[in-house]
Amino acid sequence: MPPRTDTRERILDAAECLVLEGGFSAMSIEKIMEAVQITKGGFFYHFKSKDDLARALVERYGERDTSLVQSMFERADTLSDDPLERMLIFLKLYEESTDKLYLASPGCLFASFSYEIREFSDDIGKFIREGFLAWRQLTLSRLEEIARQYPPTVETDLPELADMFMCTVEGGLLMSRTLGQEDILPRQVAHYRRYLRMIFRP
Amino acid sequence: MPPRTDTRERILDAAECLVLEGGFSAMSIEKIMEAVQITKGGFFYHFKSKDDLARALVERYGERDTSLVQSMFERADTLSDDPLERMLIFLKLYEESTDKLYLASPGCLFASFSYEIREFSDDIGKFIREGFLAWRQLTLSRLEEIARQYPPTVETDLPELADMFMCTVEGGLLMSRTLGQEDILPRQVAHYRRYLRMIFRP
DNA sequence: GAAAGATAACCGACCGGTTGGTATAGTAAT
DNA sequence: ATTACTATACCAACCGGTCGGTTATCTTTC
Repeated sequence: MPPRTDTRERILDAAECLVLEGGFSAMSIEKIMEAVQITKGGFFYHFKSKDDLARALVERYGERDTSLVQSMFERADTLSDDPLERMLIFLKLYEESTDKLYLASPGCLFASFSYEIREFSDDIGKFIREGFLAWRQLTLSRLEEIARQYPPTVETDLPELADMFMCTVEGGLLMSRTLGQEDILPRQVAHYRRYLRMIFRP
Repeated sequence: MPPRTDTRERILDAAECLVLEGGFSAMSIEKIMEAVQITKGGFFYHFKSKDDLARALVERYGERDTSLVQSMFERADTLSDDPLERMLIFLKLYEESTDKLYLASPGCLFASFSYEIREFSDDIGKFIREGFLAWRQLTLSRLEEIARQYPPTVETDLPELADMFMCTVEGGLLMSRTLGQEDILPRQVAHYRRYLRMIFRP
């Protein structure tokens, strides 16, 4: 059998899936070996430890997630010039994408890791925190742009509103996962969208 | 030394704390033994397996949580006759209580278990799901009462609005935990409160 | 009221299995 | 020669769980 070149990625795929299913601690290296059909030597050729795998996992997830959100923001930007309209379009795109997103990975790796945070070295926790903060900042700068053009009538804390998007997505994902109702997340995003519209365009 | 009668509770306390810190899988019985200052025999006298402990843990958490929410609803009911006002008062009470709640246990045990759901026997997963559904129903019946008196101008799906409270709390808890900013959860509850007011009393 | 028995609460050595991780020799393609 | 593994053997640490005792306290019997 010729050696493949995508083994590292396949390990990460299987690991991500296993983490989302039962958590990081429950994911043994043997389960990965079985899923990817490699031996122990093969695994440790690519990752020097389980902690190393965890780091690679969050890094890949972080990159993919931000690039997805980024590209959706850019797509929304091509569809309107108005900052509020752009945000509303983005949220609509996000809402629609959650269907496929959910099937691909029904859960957030960052959230999953957050609940086992004591298991990892500090730098992984730091990476996750920074990932969330970057997400928050991305939303916040959009909201600030909106607020300049549409000053809200009621006093509104914009960072809180940025947090609200993260909370909506994370909360929605958890409830979708736990209750097995995949439409919860998109419906909650729709409510966030409506809330924004009510605030900025009463 | 006389045998104590509260060991079972002390085990549950320590276990709950450990689960919220690093997840259930990462919580070994030896860690509990150390925290409670008992031996292995002592632990297995009270719980016949780790799975048995998990069951006891979610049951106790479920009871405490629903009784807390229930009592807060009842307290709100004594402060107003208007169904909308009652809900808004309840949310204010909930918002204020999260300070102490957070210090006592910075996280939701149900959420933590949800991310490791494959680790447990099915009945535990079922119990968690039913717990969430009961919570949803509790909120929903209140919202229905409000909607009868204050028909919303924009068409609003009430079950979704009930889900939104759960999502807000769970999302807020996760973000509070992960970012180490305990005010995120109460601020998000306040936004949910404002959204409800905007919907039912424009 | 003292001895005997029952019981609840707990101790700690031990067991088999699993875990993350290492070592080493070999292979097949580039 | 380097890369990308396979195959097998192995290790120490840790894991959940068992089991035969032990201790303190309450209860019953004489």
